[in-house]
Amino acid sequence: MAPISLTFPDGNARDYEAGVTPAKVAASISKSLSKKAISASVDGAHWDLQWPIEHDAQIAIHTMQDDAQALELIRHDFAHVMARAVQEIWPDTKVTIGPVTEKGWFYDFDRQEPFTPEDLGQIEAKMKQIIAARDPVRTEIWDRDRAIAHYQETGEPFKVELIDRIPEDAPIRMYWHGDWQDLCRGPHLQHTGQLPADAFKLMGVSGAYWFGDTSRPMLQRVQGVAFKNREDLKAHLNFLEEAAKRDHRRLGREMDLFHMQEEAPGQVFWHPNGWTIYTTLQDYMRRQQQAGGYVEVNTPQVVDRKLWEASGHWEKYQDNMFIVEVDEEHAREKAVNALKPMNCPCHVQIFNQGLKSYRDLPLRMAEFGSCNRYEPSGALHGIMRVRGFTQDDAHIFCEEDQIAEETEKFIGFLSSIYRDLGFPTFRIKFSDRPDVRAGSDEIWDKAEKALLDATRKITNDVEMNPGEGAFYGPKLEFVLTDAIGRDWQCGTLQVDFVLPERLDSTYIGRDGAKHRPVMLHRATLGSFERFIGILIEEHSGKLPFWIAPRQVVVASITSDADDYVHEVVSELRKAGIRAEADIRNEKINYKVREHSVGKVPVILAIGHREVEERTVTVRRLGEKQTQVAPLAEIVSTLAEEATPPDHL
RNA sequence: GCUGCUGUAGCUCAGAGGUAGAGCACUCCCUUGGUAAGGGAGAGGUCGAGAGUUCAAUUCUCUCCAGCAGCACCA
Repeated sequence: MAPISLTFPDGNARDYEAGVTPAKVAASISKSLSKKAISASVDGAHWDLQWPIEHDAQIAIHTMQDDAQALELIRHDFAHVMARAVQEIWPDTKVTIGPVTEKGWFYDFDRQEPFTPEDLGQIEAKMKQIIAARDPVRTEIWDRDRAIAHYQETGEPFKVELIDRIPEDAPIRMYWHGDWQDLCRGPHLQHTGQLPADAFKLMGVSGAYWFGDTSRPMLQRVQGVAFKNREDLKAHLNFLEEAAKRDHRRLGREMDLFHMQEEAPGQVFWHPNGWTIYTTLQDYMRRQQQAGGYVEVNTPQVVDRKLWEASGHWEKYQDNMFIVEVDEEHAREKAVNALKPMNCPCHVQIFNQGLKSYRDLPLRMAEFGSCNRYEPSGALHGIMRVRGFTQDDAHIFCEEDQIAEETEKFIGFLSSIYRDLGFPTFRIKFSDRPDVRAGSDEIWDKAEKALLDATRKITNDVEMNPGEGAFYGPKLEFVLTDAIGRDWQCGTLQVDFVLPERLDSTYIGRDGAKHRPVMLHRATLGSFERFIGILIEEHSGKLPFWIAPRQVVVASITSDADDYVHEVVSELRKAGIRAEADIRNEKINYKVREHSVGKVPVILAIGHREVEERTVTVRRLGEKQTQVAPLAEIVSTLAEEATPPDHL
């Protein structure tokens, strides 16, 4: 066989016979590398140590030192080892797929009886046995028909389906460790003993559909996390514990912000503290929108189904709307209304009142629009995904050639607001036409191009999200993450050529003829509910001073100070600061602890000294050190800190 | 909506086929205390709802409701 030349990362090249495997290459370098090797990169592709190399190439041998490859392999091999463990314990279990996830892996199984939480321990124990056995991993490329026949024989229908999904020109790779076999694209470790037996944990069982197909029976998903070593695993479990403390549902209770109850699932009972956050944000948004050239409107909650039929929402979203039926004694038929699930059709009604001229465009119509959607029960999540919510919604009616400018303007508008609220960076996703949609392909071509081009003028950092657009148009999503890293769409911008058509909106153009406006649907925060949830988690409840519901608690150390405490509170309130007195018969330690847990940013303690000197002792949240300040000084300092960012 | 798990005092949780317990919170009393829980006493529960099995159900079974995790959905 002709020799091939392999070039190493240090630039040196060596000749090998064609068909040499990275395992042999590693062995030719040193015995220890041969043992430590986990995989290779061949011309940039992640390569199994057993796969032959047929051409000249750049090669790198990976060990556990290479984080990216090591974690990928560890997690992938854990998926296989777990599947084997499950099939060894319950041989009637069918295997499906088991991919790597961000911190670990999952494997979906088909089995009659459900896995119980207790089963997880049994599976973990079996996995440790498999690792201890150090079974060598072996791989072969099989002929497609042989693989299908094999899986039909062994009774693994999902694997047969999987093979059908593999492209014609791709190899069908089979992998083994011990007697256990799986179809897999690889690469894998040398042997199961390379897995860190003390650095993984099974995290739970849940349901999952085969390739997301709800028409098929649900599979059982077992998920795990895995790392290179025990310390990393412990660090991750610790992170999860810390994240749980930042959960907005927990902080909402601890900070007395809101509650939810059975009688109104998915709806928020805002307590005084939470409502203060809400109105503070709303006031801020109102100022921003006025400055940004928006007009504010308000529209009805209960609207006849005729309007929803006209807009197209009835057909598509009827099942997700709260329907309100009213029996009118003398009416021919029952009036059927729906609580508005969004504001756009109502805004169009305002636009449609009176003739509009091109001079009125762009018309930016904003509403703090309260909407109700009958979200599926499984979708509800604290105040992040609810059935009753208020959007900072607006619709920009404009001409086609204004789309780009309005898009740029909005992204700038949103960026500045996110910065003010403590989110200097965020992700942008672009979603294009879904399978089920309104409007012609030509219109979609136009809308997608206009939106994407305008966005790209501002940033190239746009993730593509194919097929995920709204039914009437493409959309941008502005995404923030919660405490444990789950993504939430907050802001959005959607181009819509369809609704103005359906609801017959027109304006008189320069040419004196009627034209269709384009509608841009946009929300900055998204919904107040979701945004506040994210805000709480992002700050672990320690909200920026201007948003904090209780900014200052003035706490007495002795009851002799009560009068002065009230005076201090009153001075602070005059300066526009949200201050409360705490003159309860409790020790200062007790008060400090309670208000610290309640995330009050500033505690002013007052005892005999302060009364005599007309000072206060300032204790800021998270700081052990206190400082003494004259009353007048602290009032002006705090008043300045309480100023919203747009008033600076 | 689907799969699994959970539902006991305001909160966090323990408990058992014979109608319930702890800590914190709450109320009152003592204490006036200098920066993350001072001491004592008291009050507080149709054990998520309904049905069934049983002499007896909060405990076992079923149905429903709600919550949690994931999947699906997200105008």
